[in-house]
Amino acid sequence: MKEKIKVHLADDHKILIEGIIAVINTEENILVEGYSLTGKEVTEWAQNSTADILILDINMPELDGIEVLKFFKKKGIKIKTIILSSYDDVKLVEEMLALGADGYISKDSAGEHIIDAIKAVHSGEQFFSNSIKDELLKIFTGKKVDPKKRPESTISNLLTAREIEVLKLISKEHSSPEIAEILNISQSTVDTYRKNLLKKTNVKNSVGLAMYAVKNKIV
Amino acid sequence: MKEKIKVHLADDHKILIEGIIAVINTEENILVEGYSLTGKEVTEWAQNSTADILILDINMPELDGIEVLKFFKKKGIKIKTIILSSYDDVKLVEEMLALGADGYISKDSAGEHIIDAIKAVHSGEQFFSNSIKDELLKIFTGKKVDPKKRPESTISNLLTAREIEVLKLISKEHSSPEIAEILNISQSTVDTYRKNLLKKTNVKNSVGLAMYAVKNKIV
DNA sequence: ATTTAACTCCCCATTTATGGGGATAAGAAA
DNA sequence: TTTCTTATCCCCATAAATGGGGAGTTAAAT
Repeated sequence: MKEKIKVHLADDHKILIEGIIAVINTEENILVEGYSLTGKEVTEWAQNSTADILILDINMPELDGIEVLKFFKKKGIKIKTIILSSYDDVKLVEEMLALGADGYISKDSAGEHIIDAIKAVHSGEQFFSNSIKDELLKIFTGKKVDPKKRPESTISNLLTAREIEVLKLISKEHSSPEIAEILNISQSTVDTYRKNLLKKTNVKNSVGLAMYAVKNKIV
Repeated sequence: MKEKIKVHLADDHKILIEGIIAVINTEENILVEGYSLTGKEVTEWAQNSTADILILDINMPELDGIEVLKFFKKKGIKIKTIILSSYDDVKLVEEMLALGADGYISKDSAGEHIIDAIKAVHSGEQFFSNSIKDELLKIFTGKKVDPKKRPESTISNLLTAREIEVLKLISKEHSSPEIAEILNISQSTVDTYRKNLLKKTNVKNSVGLAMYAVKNKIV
């Protein structure tokens, strides 16, 4: 009998955690070594971990999955990571891969897929949900993206701190004059930020900015 | 030994379903009779069900939890229902209760809470997560709402079909001229809808409308 | 038959937002 | 040191959104 694969879970929903543990426990060769309920817990745990694989939810309050991966990269922490996501967002997949994730499974998939993913990633392969593969296929056949020169685009290195502040206020239904007063800057400046935000996020108008903020969990 | 409590699950995430099954299986007196992965499946199942309790996710594509409950009400189907939600939105709780839900638990809570909730609801009580109770307390102490005359305010009876169409297009970053062209009506008409939408939803601007649409799952 | 709700259109005026350009000071990075 | 980024501000012009008013048609409900 070989050593068991040691897995750590990170998700803010305890029910899901317990569920995954129950599912994984049906498999002899895999052991859930522990879990974290917030991004911060994950980073703390990671400093001193002996687990083989981390299963990481991207939707967590405060420090989300993206930030966690960025933290790993910065600190040079190397843990094989499988992303667990509730929606199949290809942009996210690309971002995750750029940040060093080894697999990406959707919460829609059956529990056995988690086990397959763990085994695959543990043996050095990458693993993706079928739904993700389909989405990727669409992109790569339609767009012909060169994966080597795919730009590393994270929200927080795309937008500056000030831009994010403005974006938040826009999403709270504030007008430019209002934002100017709140931030104690001139309206011209706010307008400049609006222009930059529109360019950087590639949306058409304020509504698009608000939606962008929602998608990227800025609000 | 008494009869087991028969439970049906409804959630679009299979992993969560399997997890809850695993958790519930630790309890002798409760049996998961089956599950549904979409709102439509739930309504079909409900027509011919012998289950005691339905555990219903509100976040489902197409037909969501709210719509499912509305369907039950319309058809006179009486199934004890526990709402399973990923965020503690009090407005939703109120709406759910008005629609006849018997319990409301957050996915943040531990698995044992599901079991507690099932037992409580089965014996005729209502059950709420602590986080929800806290939120409710805030509302009721701050606002002094009379639960009897709480108006039944559902989006779909607040906004007209045409207004919802316009709202959707606004949320997709379309301008009034564009919407006018898409719907084949004059821009004046679109502007009228915008005004009515702002009044009815009580938000400040288009961003507010988009956020309203997100919150109410119109987009 | 009369009321009501939904959908449609228009006028007016003001405020915001968008889009182009340029510019400066502070600080970090190369 | 020089370059780049960030944050700040301005001018100009046009497009879009907001806020007030009124008004006609159709279809459903009372």
